[in-house]
Amino acid sequence: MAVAEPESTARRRAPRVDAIRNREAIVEAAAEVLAEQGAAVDVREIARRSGVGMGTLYRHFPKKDDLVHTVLRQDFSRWAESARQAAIDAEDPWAALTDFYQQALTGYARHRAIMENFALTWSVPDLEGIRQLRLVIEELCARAGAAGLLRPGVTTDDLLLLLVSLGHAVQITDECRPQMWNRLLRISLDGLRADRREPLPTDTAPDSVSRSLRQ
Amino acid sequence: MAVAEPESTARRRAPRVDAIRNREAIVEAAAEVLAEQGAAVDVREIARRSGVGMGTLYRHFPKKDDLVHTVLRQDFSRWAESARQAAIDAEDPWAALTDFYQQALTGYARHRAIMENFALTWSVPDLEGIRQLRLVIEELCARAGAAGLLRPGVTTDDLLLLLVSLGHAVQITDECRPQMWNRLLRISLDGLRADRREPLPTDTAPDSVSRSLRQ
Amino acid sequence: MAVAEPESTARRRAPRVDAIRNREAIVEAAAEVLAEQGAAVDVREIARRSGVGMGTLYRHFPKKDDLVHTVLRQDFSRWAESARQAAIDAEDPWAALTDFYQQALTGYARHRAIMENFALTWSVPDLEGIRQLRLVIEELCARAGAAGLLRPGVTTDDLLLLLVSLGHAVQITDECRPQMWNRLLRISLDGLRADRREPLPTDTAPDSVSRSLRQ
Amino acid sequence: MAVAEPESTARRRAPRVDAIRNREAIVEAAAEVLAEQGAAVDVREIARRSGVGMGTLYRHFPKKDDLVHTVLRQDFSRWAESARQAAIDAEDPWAALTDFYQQALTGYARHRAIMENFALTWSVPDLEGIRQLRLVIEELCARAGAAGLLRPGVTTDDLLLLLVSLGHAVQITDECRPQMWNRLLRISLDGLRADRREPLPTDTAPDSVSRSLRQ
DNA sequence: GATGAATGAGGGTTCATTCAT
DNA sequence: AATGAATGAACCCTCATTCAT
Repeated sequence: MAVAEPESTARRRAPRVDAIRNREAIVEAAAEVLAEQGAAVDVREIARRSGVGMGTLYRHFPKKDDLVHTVLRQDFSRWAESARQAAIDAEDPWAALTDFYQQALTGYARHRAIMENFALTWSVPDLEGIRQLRLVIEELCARAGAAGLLRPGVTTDDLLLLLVSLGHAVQITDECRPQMWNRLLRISLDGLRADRREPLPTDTAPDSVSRSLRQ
Repeated sequence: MAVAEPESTARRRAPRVDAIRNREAIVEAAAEVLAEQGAAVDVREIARRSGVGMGTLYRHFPKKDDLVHTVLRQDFSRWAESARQAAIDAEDPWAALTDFYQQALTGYARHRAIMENFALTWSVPDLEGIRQLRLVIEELCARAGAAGLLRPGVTTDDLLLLLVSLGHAVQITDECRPQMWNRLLRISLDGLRADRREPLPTDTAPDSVSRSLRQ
Repeated sequence: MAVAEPESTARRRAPRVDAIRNREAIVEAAAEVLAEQGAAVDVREIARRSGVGMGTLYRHFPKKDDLVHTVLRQDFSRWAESARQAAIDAEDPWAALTDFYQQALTGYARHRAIMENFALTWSVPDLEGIRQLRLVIEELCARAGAAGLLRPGVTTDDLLLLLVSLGHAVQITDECRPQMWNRLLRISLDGLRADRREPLPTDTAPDSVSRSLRQ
Repeated sequence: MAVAEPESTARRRAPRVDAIRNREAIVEAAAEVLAEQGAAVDVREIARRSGVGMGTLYRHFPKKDDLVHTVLRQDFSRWAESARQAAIDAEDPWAALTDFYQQALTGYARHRAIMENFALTWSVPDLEGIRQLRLVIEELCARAGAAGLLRPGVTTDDLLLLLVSLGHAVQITDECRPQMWNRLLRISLDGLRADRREPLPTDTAPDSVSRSLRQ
């Protein structure tokens, strides 16, 4: 079983070369289309772009959802990884945070299906692949907090929601007004800095928040 | 039918009373449904709720889009007005700004079709009814700027984009985590205050922004 | 409410004339097709034969199953009624039984969907419309039993199963060998007569039955 | 490849061992699946259970029908043989008949594809493998007839149709009401006995039969 | 003018059969 | 020869829009 079997292995792999290529073509085409048009695309469009028949597509992904989830998991992962890398490369905790957002918003925020799905984070329990991204943010939050750079009271959830929120801003402006969202990012990050600002209230009761909003 | 109708004007008014009533019923029902479910709703659902037949609906609004736009114009107007009122009632320019956002995000941010449409502000030229909202923001921006409360360089577009961005946050969190968005609002508004913060760069070139992001 | 409203009634009925005609055309075409080809038919075929579009068909019957069940209910009813009538018209209890089978097997046994569905009587609890047929048989069974004509021990279930069984025989032979099934019917009915034959065992244990089979 | 192969015959035999094994595996798996689910099964299911690829399956049986027919021929044969054996083992001609039905209905009547196909006996000319079964019945018919035990006028076709008919009864009841069909068998066989009953009419004209049905 | 029935172009999915490896 | 991936026609169903009454 554990013995190498050059021939049988080759025999089994041979047909798969094409299959793998097709599967990849499908996922790639799907990622493209999903990024452009969101999850509502016609499956036939994906098949067309990937150059395979419907049957092939459905052989690899028995339900449209399977394909969509596969793409989302992959793209969320890549997204999380690229953003995480940007954070790691940064010199200090604050730069890590800013670079994280910068990268996260530059790379994938125009991916429609990603954003559609991301938006469900709060209403659907265990969403595809968001965990990874959340972990990255958690770490950033901890690091910046420990360094005393982050405004007290700011939570991972706040940072996550800020990401979704800005991601949406990117999505709707980047095509016509590239980088316009960067100004919003700047503003928000400034609001997040510790400085001499008072901490955010721990609760979110309308009264306390709205009172404090006016300072 | 073939009879002469001297008082045609008077005669025509009578049926119009019904027509107007119908039109209003349609718009009202549509507003309700569009708020709940977004623009993807089945036209039948609108007809059902308004109590008119499909034919009537399509007589008043030859395309689904016509109805949607009509509703959006109306609801954007109401939205703008309610937010504007909150701003007017405020004591000072900064309170006007915060109250504006508070009201704007409380009142209509859960209106799905509004938000869907609002998102198109930057990619579609002259969107239904957004103008009014923009005017309100423009005024707020001017007032707060004149009072030296607003961070220099902040534009109406920034405030508008912030509104869309936070509106999205409201939409995706308010049901499961009510008021969570209020924290994000607080953060963003803090980032907008003049204080001792340096002005936002006037351009949005990636370099200058990203350089300045790290301060 | 209970007041007659000639005008409004007419107004409301007017459009329905066509709808009813269509609905009937659909049901009629469906009955025809289902009789010919069974429940596996393409919905498009039914739409085509009834001369309506897919949408119309689905307006009247939101699921294919709804249409199928409607047809089955109707045809089972008609079947039960025609067979029951034949039984009523008969002179004596035994003639009632024979005429019932004669009519039942002549009228609907070639209806493929009916037979497909009928076959499910024992595996599916409360099948469409079979109840009526069962009631008729129950009555026949009681009458013939009371008259001492029916072999003791014969149950309604026996008679029902005989009907399904012979119905199948009709279905598979009537086209090529019309009336061949009639011989089988004769044989079975003779086996059901009281005469001087011993009663059927009440249980169905293989042993007792198979022992008695050899007498 | 281009090398001469003098012992081509010998060389060809080697691979055939596998081929034969495969063919057998396919037929066996097909028989199993066809018995369980009828001829409508997905070909993939057969390939899966037989452990061969689709290509292999289709090499041996170019059309699904080819495989189905092969299986049916085989299973009809086995069926005929098992029933024939039961008949042979019986002591007297009548026991032979009853044991034949008992065995035939016990052994294969739950084989869905067999029954589906059996049903076509009368509408399709020279059906797979039914001949053998027919021969068995012919013999039984002759033997019982010669012994004066079979009601005069009963034909091989009658007995065959009775078998299909009861086979159907078995199929639809045996799972939920095991042996219920045995009662029907008893009834039918009683109807077949000579006793002092009048002969079956030789023709099947509705009139003569239905007249005689009421006696 | 109002009504709601009719239309039919898609959208997701399955499966007998073919074909490259 | 064997493998199993690829194909695409056909299936059930939805919904924006039109049309007869």
